[in-house]
Amino acid sequence: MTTETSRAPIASRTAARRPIVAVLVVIFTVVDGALQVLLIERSAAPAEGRWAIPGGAVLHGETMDEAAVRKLAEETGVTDVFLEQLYTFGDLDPSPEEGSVGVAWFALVESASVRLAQRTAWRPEWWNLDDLPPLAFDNEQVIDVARTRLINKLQYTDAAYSLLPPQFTMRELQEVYEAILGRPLDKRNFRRRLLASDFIVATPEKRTDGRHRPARLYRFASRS
Amino acid sequence: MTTETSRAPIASRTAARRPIVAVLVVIFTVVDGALQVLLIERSAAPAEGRWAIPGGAVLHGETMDEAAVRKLAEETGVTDVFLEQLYTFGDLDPSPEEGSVGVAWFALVESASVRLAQRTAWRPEWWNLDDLPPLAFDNEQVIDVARTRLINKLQYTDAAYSLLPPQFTMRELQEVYEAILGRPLDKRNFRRRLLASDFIVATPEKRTDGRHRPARLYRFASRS
DNA sequence: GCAAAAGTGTTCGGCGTACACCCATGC
DNA sequence: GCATGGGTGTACGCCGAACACTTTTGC
Repeated sequence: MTTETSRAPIASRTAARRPIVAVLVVIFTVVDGALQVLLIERSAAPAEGRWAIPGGAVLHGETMDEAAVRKLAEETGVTDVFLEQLYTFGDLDPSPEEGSVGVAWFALVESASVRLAQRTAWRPEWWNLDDLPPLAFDNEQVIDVARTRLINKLQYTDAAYSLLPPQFTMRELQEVYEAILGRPLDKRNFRRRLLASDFIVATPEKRTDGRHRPARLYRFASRS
Repeated sequence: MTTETSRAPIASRTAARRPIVAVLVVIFTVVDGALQVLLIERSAAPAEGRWAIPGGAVLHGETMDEAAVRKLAEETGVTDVFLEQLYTFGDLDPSPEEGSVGVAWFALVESASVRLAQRTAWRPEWWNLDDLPPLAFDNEQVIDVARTRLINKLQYTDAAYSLLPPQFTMRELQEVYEAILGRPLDKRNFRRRLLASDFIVATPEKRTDGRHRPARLYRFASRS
């Protein structure tokens, strides 16, 4: 950053921390009406056997955004989804003498498009948000911030596009919203509000699946 | 962060960047109905002679929050004000070979309580937001993010408490809001909305200042 | 009494919420 | 024809926005 450092710009430099900078990616999906998060089982100390948010160091020649995109791709195989910076944690560190900074991001993925990395060590797995295993470090805190942000984002953005396939029914969309908000929504009000928002548009297509009236398919306007 | 790093946790560690982590503090105040930001004139390369957001390295034994509080106190003498993390920039760096990460914070201060650091080199000065000097690095971007966040915060929090003295008139409060939002507000609607919000409460006191009706003084409820 | 800022109420439109019935299809 | 989920309309309360006159003081 090389900005000034009050009285003694050079002197204070000697005391500057040179921590590892890591990115953490909180990856959410919605499956069967349940909000889930991707966690990795730690196969080595510290916190061996506990589960943690996927993350890793920012590499040389890489921006933080690129590191986040790479991490997401490594774990899920997906790119080009909702991914945005969340918060930077300075105190998640298991080894305080060295210092570390975790720049957390959060991502939304459609579960059908995900191919989880097939590892036995550092194994990734989806976990239901209201039934999490013991987490490493302060990862509960990070997930909590991410969840709050997600709920807010849903109110005024079309972030949900990233949780659904290109075409979907109103019911599927509503289930995603309900899973995230954690409460049931009124079908008529939901439909009216979403259509008025201009986030989604109707397609000419319908989908028949069962012995009942076929459902209109919609798509997100931003994904034309 | 010592989380896993995909296949080769140890190997990738060798390529990890060890950047300097700096905090930047975007310090806002409102003076005479104008939103201002505190900038520092750079007295050395890089970007000598340009103005920059106050900032500096996070020191050993210091959390990021503490570094932000310290920076704010060094420049303004104030503590115990609105201060919150904004965004982390990975690409503000003047020296890419070394790498640096800037964790930006933003603060709101009451101008009367500020005692600017008296330096001739790295001199701090208030600048009107719509009349900024040439800035170092990408500091315009940072200020822009901070301003947007401030506008949003104002809608649903009592953040303005930090821009006003303990007691103030409705007009003073409204001027702060107008300076930040950049547009005039209706006096009656403003009064009604703020009182309904429960952010502020009336005190028994009034202030007479001029040949007109004295104004009721209010205070923020959170600052009891 | 007059200049100057403080203080006060009502109307209207939009939006979120509550709520119940008909429609299209498969079997 | 009946079971199943898809699809639709109305009424109400709240909130933000627009808008003009009276009150209290100093001089």
